[in-house]
Amino acid sequence: MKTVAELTERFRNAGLRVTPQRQAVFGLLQGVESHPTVESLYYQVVAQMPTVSMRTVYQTVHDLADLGEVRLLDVGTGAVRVDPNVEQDHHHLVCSSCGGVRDLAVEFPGVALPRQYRAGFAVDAVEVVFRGTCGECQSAASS
Amino acid sequence: MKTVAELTERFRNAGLRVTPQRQAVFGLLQGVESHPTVESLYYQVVAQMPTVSMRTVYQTVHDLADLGEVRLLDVGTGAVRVDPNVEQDHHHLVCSSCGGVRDLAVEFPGVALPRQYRAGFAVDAVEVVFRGTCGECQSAASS
DNA sequence: CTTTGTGCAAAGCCTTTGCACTCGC
DNA sequence: GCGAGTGCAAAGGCTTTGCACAAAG
Repeated sequence: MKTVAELTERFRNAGLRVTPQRQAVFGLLQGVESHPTVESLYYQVVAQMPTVSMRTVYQTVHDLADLGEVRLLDVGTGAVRVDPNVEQDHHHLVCSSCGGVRDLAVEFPGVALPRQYRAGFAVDAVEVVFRGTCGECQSAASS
Repeated sequence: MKTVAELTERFRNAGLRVTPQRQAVFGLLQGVESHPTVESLYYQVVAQMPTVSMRTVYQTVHDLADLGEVRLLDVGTGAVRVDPNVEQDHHHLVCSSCGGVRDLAVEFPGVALPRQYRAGFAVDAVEVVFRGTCGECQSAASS
């Protein structure tokens, strides 16, 4: 994830304006290892700036996604998640029990669209999702 | 996909009741190659039985999923899709432009959770999603 | 007869949007 | 100043749920 200053410049260069609200969102995404939902981001921003609205968070997040600075994940858990880790190719572990999402910093070189399909489909991205039960939920279930 | 008769028996054995409404849904899933949304299933059922409600379709679909007779896919296109093809291991091509979903009848043997992660996560299923633009949308965009 | 399924409608959840005001540039 | 960003609130899309009635086993 880029620094707040870098993102500020990136936004300016793209003709977007930078406001304290947006910088607050930038700051929250610094060094984050998890995949916060928009809602959880919102609550964190509100803690700093009580009047921020959902709309601002959604718009900032989508602007970030348009610039390619974050990925927006929808792994079927209801809410969209913001994945700040775009530099590194990675996939995801999704816990069906608690809905948590963890990164899997592994590449799968064998995963590519077979030649016979390539004419009919232009691939932009490949996502691999492992669904199952995370360690915590396993312990919770067995106890 | 099993036949209507087979599904009927499967439901009975599971202690579920079988009604004409449910059989209508079973019938629609026979030999379907696409991944209908619940909504589209609903409209098809209504064409046969005008008084059927959404609730019935949702419940039937979820019962089918609980029995493992269909897969419920959420590929981030808004609506849940019913995938009747559970016998064959396959993955999906999702068009970002039209939202369409197509099967990819290919296995990726290299896709498995690396050993060091297995202790902390019990995998139930692996999904590979290719996102991009389908042939029709490519032609439509270039014309 | 008992228990599950059905229909209707309303509520729920998350996301998007219209509008007027604010403020970055 | 101009135009994008913001806040509020309301609407939108899809899914779930409560309740009373109907029907399967």
